[in-house]
Amino acid sequence: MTARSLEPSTPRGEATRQRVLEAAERVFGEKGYYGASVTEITRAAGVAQGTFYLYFRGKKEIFLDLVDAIGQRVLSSTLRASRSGSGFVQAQRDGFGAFFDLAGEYRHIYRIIQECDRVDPLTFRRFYQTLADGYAKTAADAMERGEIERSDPEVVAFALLGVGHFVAMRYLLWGEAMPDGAGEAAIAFVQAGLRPTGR
Amino acid sequence: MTARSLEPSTPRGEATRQRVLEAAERVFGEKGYYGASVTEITRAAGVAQGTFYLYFRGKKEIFLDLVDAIGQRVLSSTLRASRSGSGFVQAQRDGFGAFFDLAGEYRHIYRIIQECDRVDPLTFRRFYQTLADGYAKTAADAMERGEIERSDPEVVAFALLGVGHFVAMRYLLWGEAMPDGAGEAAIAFVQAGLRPTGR
Amino acid sequence: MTARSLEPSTPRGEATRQRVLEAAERVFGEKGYYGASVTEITRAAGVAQGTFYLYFRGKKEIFLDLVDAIGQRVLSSTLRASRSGSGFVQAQRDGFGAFFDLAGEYRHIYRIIQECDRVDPLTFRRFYQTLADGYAKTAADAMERGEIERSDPEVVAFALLGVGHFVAMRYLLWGEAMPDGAGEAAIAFVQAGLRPTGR
Amino acid sequence: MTARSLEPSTPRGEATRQRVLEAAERVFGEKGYYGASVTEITRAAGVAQGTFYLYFRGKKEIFLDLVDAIGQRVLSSTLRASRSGSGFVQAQRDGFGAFFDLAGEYRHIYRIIQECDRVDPLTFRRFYQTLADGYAKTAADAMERGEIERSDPEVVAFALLGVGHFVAMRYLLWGEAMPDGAGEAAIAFVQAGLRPTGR
DNA sequence: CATGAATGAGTTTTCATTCAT
DNA sequence: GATGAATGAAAACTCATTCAT
Repeated sequence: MTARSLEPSTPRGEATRQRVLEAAERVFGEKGYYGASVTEITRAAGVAQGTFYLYFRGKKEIFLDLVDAIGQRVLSSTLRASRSGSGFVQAQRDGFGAFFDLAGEYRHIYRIIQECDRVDPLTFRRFYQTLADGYAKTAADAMERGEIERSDPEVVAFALLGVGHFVAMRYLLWGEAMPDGAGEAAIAFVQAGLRPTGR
Repeated sequence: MTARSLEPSTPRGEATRQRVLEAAERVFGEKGYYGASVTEITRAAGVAQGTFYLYFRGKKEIFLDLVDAIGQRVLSSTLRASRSGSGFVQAQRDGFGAFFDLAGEYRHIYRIIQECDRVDPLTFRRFYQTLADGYAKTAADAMERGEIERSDPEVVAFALLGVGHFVAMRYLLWGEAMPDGAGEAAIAFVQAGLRPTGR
Repeated sequence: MTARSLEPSTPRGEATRQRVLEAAERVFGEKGYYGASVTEITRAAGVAQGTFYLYFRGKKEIFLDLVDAIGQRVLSSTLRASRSGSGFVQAQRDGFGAFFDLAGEYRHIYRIIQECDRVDPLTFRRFYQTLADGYAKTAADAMERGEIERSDPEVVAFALLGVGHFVAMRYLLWGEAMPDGAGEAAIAFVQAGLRPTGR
Repeated sequence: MTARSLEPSTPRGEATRQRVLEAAERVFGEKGYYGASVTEITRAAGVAQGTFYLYFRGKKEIFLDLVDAIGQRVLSSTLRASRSGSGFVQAQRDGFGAFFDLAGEYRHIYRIIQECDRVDPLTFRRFYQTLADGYAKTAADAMERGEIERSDPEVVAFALLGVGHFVAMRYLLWGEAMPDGAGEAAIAFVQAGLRPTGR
């Protein structure tokens, strides 16, 4: 939200800043926050040590900038997918698909997010709460329409996040890819969990 | 599995080792793996720096020892609760309850586990895979008996872990306690997800 | 003495140089030589980093320029005051008054001068020696005229500087202002020290 | 006053701490606070980088420890000398002599003290105020006894410090030694300043 | 004349680990 | 078994100065 990092005032500076940020994503993803050093990031970016501090106030700041950026990416990616219309259940299915795609492609973001809990708990919390708020809102609407079982929307939101997170962790992070049927099974699980009891 | 740490040979040594291990759990829980220093652990344990290396080969080792110990605790705690008999669904309900109790009591173990992914991914993975294997086994049996919907037992296991993890994180780690109904909503969600379609 | 800094060649340049110099006085006075950075000075002056090196060969140079400028100010200020005529003793009294006024108004110059001893001992020495030489000269004349006790004029000069410096430090730097009677007491002290024994 | 630095618990540690402290006095005296680096101090002490931080919390702390130690030395040295009895004036003469001796022997302490004003103004102030308080007390007594002119004792104390400081600076720091008669002239100056008007 | 991006050497400090006692 | 002094590599960060535009 708040502009955290230092702003360059020329295109050249902007480009350099971007190079550093991208290098940071690679290095943090590979070595983790504590395993990575600023020296390593600047080396990966091809700039001098001091250049880093022209654009970021420190190691922590660039990391949190990165987490925020990833948050944007995940949010827009799942939102776009689930905006396909045609009901919460279908939206959910599409959202999960988009999430699995994203997680498969950028495996490192997984660990970056987890580590954030230690680096700055508030940023970590904001990351998930923002996602959950979006889910909870649409879930509440769907409940209103009788489309899904009525219960606490926020619990539902976190439950959905949990399923997505853990299934992706198991198959995309530990495995090579999502095996046939696994994605479907996960989606079936949550859809059953959502489906109105029909009482 | 493998005896990782150095074995003391006298009762006095055994007691010292235990003191250090307990201090480590406190310090790691509070400051995290990277935030904690061996010096801090020894100070908290009331022993000298060098004493640490009499019982542990290093900082990493004591941390992983701790993770294993926590794994044992969680496993036996949920297993005991869910062995109440009377079907998978009821066992599931009891297991969730036990897990929420444990998580509420030892909030710090949450973060210890998360951080383990960076410290030693294999130990982290083993932690969850062991839990999941237990769940998957009982789930498979329940499917066999037609008690729950037939699908990939391992996916179901990870989905269950995910729901438990995320709901506990939201309400026990970020909040003060599990609000009324939240635990029930989570259990209802997974039970619906498990329940046979009744086709 | 020697033109130390780079000379601008246009009025615009002259104005910029002055802006930087004034900013330097403020920043050095507040943070000290080592606490201040060139970046800070340029920011305070509202110019770019590089502009600094258009007018000054480096950080050290601008600082020494400043010390010289201050030396001029103190010298002319006390000289003007003590040129009131009517004898060394009265001149002394007026000089002290002028010095206390100056020190009270520009407290920061005190510390700038002190720090100069580390930055460039020769400039520091020149600062005080120049002042002392002026005092010693007039003191010698007064001795010649029998107006004050005959002794080593340079010792007298440094003794006078010492009294002025330390009394001003105590009351103007550490206190809010010169308390009633303190200035008078200091002047009385030195005047007694100067007065001929009347043997 | 407050125990500032970390206390070793064995004689060996105590010895090392002392070695570092002595090295620091040499290095600070030569290069100044800002010119000296911790690395340089440890090298001069013949210990490893990390050893420094076993006994001192940082560069600033060891410096202030040093200033306090010097304060003790100056105080006890001048006090001892001036306790010779036989009146304030004679005590003053002896105190000056002791001070000149000390300043001549340890020229570097001069600059260490001056620099302290930037490093920690409060410690600097305490340094001189403590000295001045001692002087002011004995001066007040002497006034009581009619031995010296009645005036503000604190002003007298700072005036005396100023004379001592500046004369020592001129001849001991800038020159080779106190030239014949200079010390006497200074003492004569202050003694005249103190002597009762005999009205 | 003026800019501001870029540099890289140098600084303080931390900390896991070793070892003599 | 226990101690705690000692190590030294590595980290984050600063800053005077240069240079292309």
